[in-house]
Parts: sequence; C-alpha cells; structure tokens
Amino acid sequence: MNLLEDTWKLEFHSGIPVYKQIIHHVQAAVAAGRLVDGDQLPTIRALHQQLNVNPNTVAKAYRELQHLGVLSAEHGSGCYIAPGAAEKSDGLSAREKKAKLTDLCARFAAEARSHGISFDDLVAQLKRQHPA
Amino acid sequence: MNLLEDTWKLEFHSGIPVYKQIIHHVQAAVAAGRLVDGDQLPTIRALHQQLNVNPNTVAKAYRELQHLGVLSAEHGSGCYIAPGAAEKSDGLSAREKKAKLTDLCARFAAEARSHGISFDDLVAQLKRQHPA
DNA sequence: CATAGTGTCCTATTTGACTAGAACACTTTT
DNA sequence: AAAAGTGTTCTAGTCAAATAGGACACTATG
Repeated sequence: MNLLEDTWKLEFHSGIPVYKQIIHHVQAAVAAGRLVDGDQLPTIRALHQQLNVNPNTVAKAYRELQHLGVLSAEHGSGCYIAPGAAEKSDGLSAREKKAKLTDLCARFAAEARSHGISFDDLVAQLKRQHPA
Repeated sequence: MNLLEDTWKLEFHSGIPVYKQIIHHVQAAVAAGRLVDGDQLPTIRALHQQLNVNPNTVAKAYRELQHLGVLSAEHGSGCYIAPGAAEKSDGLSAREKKAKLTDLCARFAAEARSHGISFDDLVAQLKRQHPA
C-alpha cells in the first residue's frame, strides 16, 4: 500500500497542528488495516515534498508515532510500522471512530455543563489528568 | 463577606491561566452562596495587590465574569455580583464540583482510550464542538 | 470643584507551541 | 570507498495566548 497515493487533505486552517493530522492519518490507516506490521512508510522527505510542509514537521509526527509505539524508525533505512501497532486501536474504521468521538464529546460536554462546569475548566482538568 | 480574607491559593505553575483561576474562585463563591446578589467584589487594584498579579490580569477575569453574567462592573464605582448570578450554577460546593469534574474527566479519558482515540484528538474535537 | 478611588483601554513583554531550514550521522547500494 | 538516501538534531522564525505596565475616563465623596 502506498500512502503517497492517498488524498491527504491537510487542513492548514483548522486549528489542528499539521503534525497531529499526519499522526491521525497514519493511525487511521493502521486501524483500518491499510498499513500492517513491517510496511514502510513514506520517507520524511517524500512526505515533506508531497504535503508542502517542512521535513521537520513530518519528522515530528513520525517521532511521536514512534513514541506511541506504532512505528519504528531505523536510522539510515526508513520508517516501518511496528509489530503490534494495530492492537493499539480497536477494529473501528476511521469514519466510525470519528462518529464515536463526536458523540463522546457531545455527551461529555453536556454532562459537564449540567453540573455547571465550564468548558475551559474541563479542558484544563483533562490536561492535568493526562498521564503523558 | 470578604473575598480578601480567603486563602486564594493561586497556582502559577499549574498551566491554568491566573485569570481563569480568579474566575473559578468567584464562580465557586457564588455557587456556594458566599457571594450573593449585590455584594461588592474586591477592587481590581486590591486584588492585584493581594495576589501579586497585574491589575490587568484581574481586570481580564472580571471582564470575562461580566460577560458570563455573574458580575456587573460599574465604571468609577466598583464590581458587584449581578442579579441571578447564583442561578447560573448548580447547588454544588466548590469541592463537590471539583470532585465531580475529576471523576468525569477520568471516565471520559478512559472511554476514549478504550476506543483507540488519542488524547489530543479528544481535546481537538472538544474544542471544535464547543459552541462558543 | 477638586480629589481619591474606581473600571477601561492601549501598548509592550513574555512564554510556549508550531513550523521552518540547514547541517549532521547512519545505512544501503554500487 | 564513494555516493545516494535515510532519520536525527540544532538553531531560529512565526504566531497566539497570557501577563504586565501605564495612561485614560468615569463616579463618588468632601
């Protein structure tokens, strides 16, 4: 499979950082089974050229994916999907996951508001509780 | 009641902006009934002096509180709790609300993670869905 | 009317996240 | 060995949010 042939619709003005969008694309591909253990990912320079972003931005995304355990970067060779990467997500497709995420956020925000908790407090507390 | 006598433990290194902490303190006091309609809040300069923060930081908090409808600022006179401010929050005390918030965040994060949704996606989606 | 006290506005300064560019270090291939 | 291709690292540049400092406008009090 070749990620380069996909339509990576990066949204530069969505407020979501580009490097996180890249992460999300890869995670979705892994979750959907389009990328499996050992598959080689597009080169940092290849993605940088295709997406018109800085090589370092792609590198940051790959670095974080590496830290998440979904990819293994080998210096001088390339980046490959790490063994067991698919197990780090459930079997939902990207669309299903997005729908679930939207629903989850809606319920969460509604419950918080019903308790008189402000949205900002919510995010602040979430960040504080976040393990990593 | 006198807010100045309270222990306003501002956490400067918590990642939560100071002005939001001030907002939270006032909201908690209103929710707990320690502040009622017509009560005068500490002067911007008084709070600035007590908390060792810039007057403008306090002003920003008060401005936002005013926008939230919990306080009414009268130019040249002072800031007062707006009528009906208490109705904007439920009957929980600050401590109870905080406990509820912590619990809510924990359940939320756990559910998201069980679906393979990353924490950052969570926050990004929350922000996008947030009406205001 | 003058003075002191009040909220408001305008303009930096700081801080952190994000992105960018170039040089470096390692592997593979020839 | 040499060359090309790879990930890595270092040093800025950009932008927004948060904070800071001072000047302004209004009100109450004497």
